[in-house]
Order: sequence, then C-alpha cells, then structure tokens
Amino acid sequence: MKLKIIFKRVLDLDSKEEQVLTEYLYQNDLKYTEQRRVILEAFLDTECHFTAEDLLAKVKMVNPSIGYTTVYRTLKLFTECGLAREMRFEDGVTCYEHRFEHDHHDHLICKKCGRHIEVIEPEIEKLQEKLARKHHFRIEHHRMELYGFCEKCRIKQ
Amino acid sequence: MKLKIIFKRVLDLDSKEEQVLTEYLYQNDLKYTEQRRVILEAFLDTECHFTAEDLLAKVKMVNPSIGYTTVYRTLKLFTECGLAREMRFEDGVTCYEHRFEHDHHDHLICKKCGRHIEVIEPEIEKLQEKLARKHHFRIEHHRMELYGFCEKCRIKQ
DNA sequence: ATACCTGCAAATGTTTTGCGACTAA
DNA sequence: TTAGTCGCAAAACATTTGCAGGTAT
Repeated sequence: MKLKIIFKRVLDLDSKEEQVLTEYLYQNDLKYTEQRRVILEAFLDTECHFTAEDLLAKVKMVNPSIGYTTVYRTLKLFTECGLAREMRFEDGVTCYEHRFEHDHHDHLICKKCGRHIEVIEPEIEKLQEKLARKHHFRIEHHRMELYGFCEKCRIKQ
Repeated sequence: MKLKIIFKRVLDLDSKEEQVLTEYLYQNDLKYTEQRRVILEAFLDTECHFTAEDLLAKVKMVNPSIGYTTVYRTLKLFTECGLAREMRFEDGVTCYEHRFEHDHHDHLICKKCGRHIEVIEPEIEKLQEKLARKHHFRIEHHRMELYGFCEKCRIKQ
C-alpha cells in the first residue's frame, strides 16, 4: 500500500492499469522495473488482440535491448494480475487482450480478412446458463467464436 | 468408384468411415496403405477428443514401426476427407474428434476433472444467426465452450 | 512403371528455462 | 544488501518438411 502511494506521488501513475500492476507487484514482493514499465506502455497502446511477437515489436521501438523472454514473462505477469487475458483462436496462435475494465465479449471472426468483431448478446448468455443448469454444471467462464465472412468480404467475393 | 467396389469385395470394408476414406483416396489418386488402415482403425476406436500423441500410442500397440510423422499426416488426411475435425481448447493442445455422422455440438468442460460434455442448444444457434445478421456477417461455423465445474466436482469441493 | 507414401532426421516456430550479471527497494 | 529481474543461449515442445528408399495400383 505504502509503495503504491509513493509511486503515485513520485512516478505520477497516470493509468488505473499502472496502479493495478504496481499494487500486484507490491503485494507479491516483485519489482517495478524499466522493462515492465515499457512493456505496460506498449500493452496499453494495443487494441483488440495481439501476439507476444506483436508486442515485442512495439517494445523494441521504444527500447531495442528488451528481449523476447522478458515480454513473454511480463505477459504472464499481466495475466496473473488481471490486466491481460490469454486466448487462443482456431489457428492456434496465442493472443492477448485487455482484461481490466473490459467486459467479457464474444467474437465474430472473418475467415477472409481476419477481422475480429467483438460482440455481446445477453440472450445467449442467459441460454448458456439454462443449458448449464440442465446438466447440473456451474459455468465459470466461456468462449464463443462465430467464424464466417464479414460484410466487406462477402461483397468482394 | 471401381476401386471402392473392389475394396468392398476384397477387403470387406465394414465401416462407412472406411468407405468415405477409400472413396476420397480414389478420387484424389491416393493410396490405401497398411498404415492408413491401422491408423483408421485406431481412430475409429477413439472417443471424444484425443491428440495426435494419443492416437500414436494406440497405433504403436498394433504396429510399432508406424512413425509419428505418418500419424500427423494421416490426421490431416482424415480432416480433409471429413472423417475428423481438428480443434483447439483453451490449453492450446490440438485435439481431434470424429466428424463423419457426428453432429455439430458445443462443450461444457469441467475445469477440475477435465470431462467434456457434448451439448446442442438450437435456441442458442438461432440467436447466433440473429447476432450475425445484425453485423451483416455470414457464419460458416462456430465454437462455444462453457468452462466450469460438473455436478460431481461441485459436490466434492 | 510410376506416382505416391513412409520413416527418419532435421527444420520450424513458439514458448520456457538455466544461468551469470544486474538492479530496485 | 539481497531477492527479484534481465538477456542470452539452450532446451523444450508440437508440428512440418526434405529426402532416399519402399509400396500400391
């Protein structure tokens, strides 16, 4: 707690995400390093889904000496502290997305241009719960991905 | 076609799956080898989801000289001809399941015991279509996985 | 006869780990 | 001061590919 307050004053923490991270670091006796700061910045600059490689590229632009190992390790850290969510789509690539203050959503994924449209459909969520109850199952979380073709790509075809 | 008929008589094709495979092989000038026969048999003996490694183990019990490369290649072949479906769950492992005469289904996946419950919910499928229309998207296929705890594991806890 | 197929070894691509040097607190 | 961190190189892991010899048709 003290650390968090010090950081807030000294380093002028300007994002809630940075607060979440520093709080987690403090609670777990971990350190807030230059690398983690740069990677957080790059992470906050991302939109939608990105791979470790994508993030590494962003990071290298700011500080080329930061290695890929650190990016992988830091993404795990972000996942643990609730800033990032790890996910895997059909093509098998591991992607990350923002998790903090980002609501759950499902995806429409275009098989041609690769665009991901984020969607939420409360009606479907309700039916999922109903389905789970029927099987005496308790849902913790879910994923739903609809693969097909987006408007643009349908027209082009 | 001729090949299929010959096979039916000579090799006594007893499964529809074997017919599907030999038909596909014939249409594409591919060969029905001992390895493919053994791997098909092992494949037909599987239930639910399995990895390439799982299948290799089964195959090795019948014929230890069959290599992993052949299993990988044959699983691709089965996927192409419609016998198998390739899928990836949250843990990132590539799994296969039967596809021929197996309806599409979604999954309830227990995070404790790992059990997969196969489910279908036409109401949800309808809403998925509605959702897609709203975004001018045409769905080709989808996946939905609900992660949580099954009845048994909820009671144990 | 001649595509096609096989198993091996090697390559691939992604992610993890061991380690000595370094650094935040 | 010292536990945690870094970047590198190497390992690990799952999957694919090149190739020379073997096989189905």
